[in-house]
Amino acid sequence: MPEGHTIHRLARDQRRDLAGHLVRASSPQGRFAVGAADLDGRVLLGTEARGKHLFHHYEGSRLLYVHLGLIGKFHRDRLDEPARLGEVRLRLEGRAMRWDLTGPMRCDLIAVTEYEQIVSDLGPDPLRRGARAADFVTRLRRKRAPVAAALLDQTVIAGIGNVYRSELLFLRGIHPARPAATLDEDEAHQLWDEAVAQLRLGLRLNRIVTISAEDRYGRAAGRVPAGERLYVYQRAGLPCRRCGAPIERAVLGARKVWWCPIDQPLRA
DNA sequence: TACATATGATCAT
DNA sequence: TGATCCTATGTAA
Repeated sequence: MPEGHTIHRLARDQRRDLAGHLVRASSPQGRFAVGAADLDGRVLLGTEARGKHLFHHYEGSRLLYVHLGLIGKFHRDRLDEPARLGEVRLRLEGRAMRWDLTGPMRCDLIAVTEYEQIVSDLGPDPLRRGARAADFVTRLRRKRAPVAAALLDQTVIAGIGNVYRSELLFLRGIHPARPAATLDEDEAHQLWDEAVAQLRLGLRLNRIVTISAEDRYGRAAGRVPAGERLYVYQRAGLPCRRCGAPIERAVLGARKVWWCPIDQPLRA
């Protein structure tokens, strides 16, 4: 479930579990055997999330880079629980917890130059302190592409994925096919503010819940049942939770996008 | 058992 | 735009 909130949550949780101590590293599946052997026995100094990119800084200037991609996943278990079966590319064990990584798009030791390149290619990250809304507004409004495609462009905003792009556009009442350049400054700023609020909530809950307080009938956000957490994502043909109109679906930016035809009119 | 699908991104055409 | 990579899961056959 990797959008930006997931990666920031992983950075935080792994820092708490593993940082400041010697870490045992291995690659049960074998495809990261050399890198894991290099890391094994080193102290984790810190972790860092940048959009969907995760970094671990180890002593000896070792830099671990993980990008989960579509299907990558970290599994967290206690050391006294049995190790999970499956294709574990990287296993990290601290004093009490074990983190198993499966299916990542990238899992590599990288040079600082590559790290700097990755970071400098990213747009502002709404979960990062000091990220500038104005930076996002400028980058977004330069794009001629549909706003739904621009939101998946990590050089425009770092950390948005296919769920949040549909949900954010619904929340701001913006039709996904509108060219990004047609958004006025207020609309773009509000889209940024919505992204900050929603990703912060997702980080806290460790899951995506965009439905507003008034639409969840007093239930706490963390208690919203699965299937009632989102407004439009994967709800094609189902009634809009606000107005009842059937949710529509199309492919934009090579991915499916969902929207409400009434609450997100095409006109500006 | 096979296939489709998935919250991602890159590369070839 | 389509093929490709990584893995797990749910549904169909």
